Amino acid sequence: MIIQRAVQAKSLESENPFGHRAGEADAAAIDSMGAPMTFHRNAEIYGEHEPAEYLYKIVSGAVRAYRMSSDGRRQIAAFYLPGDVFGLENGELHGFSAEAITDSKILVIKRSAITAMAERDTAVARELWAVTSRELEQVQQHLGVLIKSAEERVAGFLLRLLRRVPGATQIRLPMSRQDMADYLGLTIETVSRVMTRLEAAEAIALPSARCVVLRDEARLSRVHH
Amino acid sequence: MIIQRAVQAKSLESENPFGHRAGEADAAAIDSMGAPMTFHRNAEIYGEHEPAEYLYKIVSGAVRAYRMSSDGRRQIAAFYLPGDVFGLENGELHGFSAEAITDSKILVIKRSAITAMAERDTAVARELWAVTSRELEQVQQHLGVLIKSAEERVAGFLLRLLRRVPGATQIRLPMSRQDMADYLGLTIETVSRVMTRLEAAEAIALPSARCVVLRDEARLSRVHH
DNA sequence: CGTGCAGTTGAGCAAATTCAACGCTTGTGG
DNA sequence: CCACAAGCGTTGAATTTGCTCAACTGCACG
Repeated sequence: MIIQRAVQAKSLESENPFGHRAGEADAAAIDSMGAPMTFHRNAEIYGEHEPAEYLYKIVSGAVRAYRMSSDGRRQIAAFYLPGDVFGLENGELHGFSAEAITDSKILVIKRSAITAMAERDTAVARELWAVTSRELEQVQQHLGVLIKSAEERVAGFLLRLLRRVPGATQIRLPMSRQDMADYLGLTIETVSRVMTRLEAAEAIALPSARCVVLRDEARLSRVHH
Repeated sequence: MIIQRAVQAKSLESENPFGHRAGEADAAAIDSMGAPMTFHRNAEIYGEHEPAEYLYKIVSGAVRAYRMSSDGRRQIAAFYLPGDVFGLENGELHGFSAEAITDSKILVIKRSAITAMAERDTAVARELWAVTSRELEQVQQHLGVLIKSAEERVAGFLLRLLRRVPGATQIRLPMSRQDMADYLGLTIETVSRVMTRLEAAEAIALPSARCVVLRDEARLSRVHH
């Protein structure tokens, strides 16, 4: 367990630029049954191999799901943003650890309550299936990015983030360069270099390290190939 | 549509070393309702963006699911082996193309029939969810492999294949080096070099290109890290 | 006996990593 | 208020890794 303090993260939360995931039916059962909880920056939400007793839905903030390999490298499998549901496993145990990236407000629901409902209400069952299915789609997108060059990975990552908020022209990255690197299978140095290169190419602007302004979507897409 | 001939693939099918996926409840509804069909080597089963009307379960043979990027590179997202179910999408369209790698016998079921059943029978609904959930798990495993070095990718790939048949000491690879490369995000040359290196290190033996004998699992795991 | 396909091997090159130094910002303690 | 340490990000130089291009092998088929 990590001891954390709510230092300078408060402003980040309220400025969070990510909207509710678009184009999907709302998870009504989860919304109505969830108990809101607050997790501070870097707080562990659950650990790998722990029993998967709860389901989570982000109201505000951001979460990373990751796994450590034996030699100490970290693989971030997914970032979750407001509207996303996570923590749903097929087995009884979590396959990943989850941590809050910034101070986050998260709905927490007992898994057994949801699965019990799903046995009687086919709408809830469909909802559960849709959550897993959407997550599968996300991970497959991620796969597509990982086989490419460093520039394509970073460009693809930024585009996917930007497209979560239709029409958005800038985003505040909740995650560090190290988080991005562990997600993209690169080093922090490479991520940093590519970001500066993208700025030099006038595809994006970087008023600060955590703030990305989209300057030329077509050019960013072209880098992404 | 590709015109294909059943050339020298007949022997491969009967020798297929992969068993039914272990540790999972059998997909009874799919098994009983499926119509068996034969797909020849390199035959397209469905194409990207086509309506997802059917669900598939492999009886014998092997299938690749892939996507082409705009510059002509191919990303293989998954290999399916006997016992695997594929073709289930959340949207109305397929996100990938699927082709038979070798001549394959495959059960084909109307998606609408299954989803209709799921509305009344919660066991079928759970089964559908389990299929998606298992696929998610597979893709997450794949993710873990893609962030690593070439040696780790190939070693991890071989280990995952070998572990599908508990206690198996050798496998006949249904896929070409190009398929492996497109799955692992490497070039054929690199795959080939790593295989020879693993043989030189006495982790595996290669009586022929498509036949891999496990000689030292511990050593192969160590390469995998 | 040649042709074609799949796989291997080698040499040179490009890309990403490693190691190291440096800059900026923020918080802490004198 | 200033000095300084810590965390995060950037930049540079050397090294390693995997890719590209090319030749070559083995095998199946006609």
